[in-house]
Amino acid sequence: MSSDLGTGPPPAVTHRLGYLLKHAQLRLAELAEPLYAPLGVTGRQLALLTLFGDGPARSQQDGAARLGVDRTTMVALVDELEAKGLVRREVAPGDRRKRLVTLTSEGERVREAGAEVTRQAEALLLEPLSAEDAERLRAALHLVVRGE
Amino acid sequence: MSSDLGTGPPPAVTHRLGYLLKHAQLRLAELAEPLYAPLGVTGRQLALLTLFGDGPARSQQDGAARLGVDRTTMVALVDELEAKGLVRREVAPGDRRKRLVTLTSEGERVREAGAEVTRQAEALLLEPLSAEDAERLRAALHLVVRGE
DNA sequence: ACGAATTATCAGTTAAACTGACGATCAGTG
DNA sequence: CACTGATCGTCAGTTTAACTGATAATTCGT
Repeated sequence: MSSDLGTGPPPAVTHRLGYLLKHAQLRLAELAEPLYAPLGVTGRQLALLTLFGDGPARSQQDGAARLGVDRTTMVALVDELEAKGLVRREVAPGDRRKRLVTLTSEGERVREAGAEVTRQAEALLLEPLSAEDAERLRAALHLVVRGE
Repeated sequence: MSSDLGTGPPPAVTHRLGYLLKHAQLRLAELAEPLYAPLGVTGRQLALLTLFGDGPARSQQDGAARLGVDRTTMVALVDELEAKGLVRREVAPGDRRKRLVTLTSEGERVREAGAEVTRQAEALLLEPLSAEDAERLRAALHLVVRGE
């Protein structure tokens, strides 16, 4: 398909990092969402479960900062998960302004199932790469994101 | 050396590929947009200029498919660039349904300036990586996006 | 010549995120 | 203590981006 469209020397849009990152993300979403659907959650909701289910309980704003979303957006996201019975809001002991978000047992179950499914989707995306190239890709992205 | 970032106990959100891709893209946008601003275009508009300025003239729908945007969205995007005097719509010879999008001389000038700026922004993002790791990252993303 | 498919376009809808404001709570000052 | 300023969560309203469905013009197949 379109192996020779007369596209000669210039690298074109498809070599820009912005394009590659966007489309890699798009492709991952296409692979993962169908697998998340049976669990009754979206990829983003699962990301929240992963965030709040990992380590000590976090406040909403702490979670928002780590995920890179607005604090007002976080309210809506937690609302969704709370309506599904996957998380609980609890007043933080020691600071009653904060609401710690903790997983219900059902939320924990979905989080674990989701983690496995995420692993599968990532494996599908990384299929064209060797195991070590895949790991290099992950490590490189990690460094780039942290700006180190 | 990146020490040990592969097999920690809790994978956490920050090790998911979706998170890494999203935030890498976010960081690139933060680096690039300020550099694009003096040119009077956004990153996406510059992507259009790169697309339509490369190779033979393309129709809007062909461009939309390559860029992964909806065809109705493409109408609005081309409208913006046409209003700025950077591109022209021309009825395609041989198929009067199609509108070929071609760059004006001003559009060509912006495209070239933007290409240089894009190179700078990417260099900033990839700064934490060695030259060969950066090239490996780009190659890996390319393979993954094409699903090959 | 006629029906089906394609291209660009537009209007209306939907979804997502942001802005600004508010009440509740905490920390520090005098 | 009282007062001030800052933080956290929340809500209402706005903006922005993209999608859905419909339409006119054009091309293609038969």
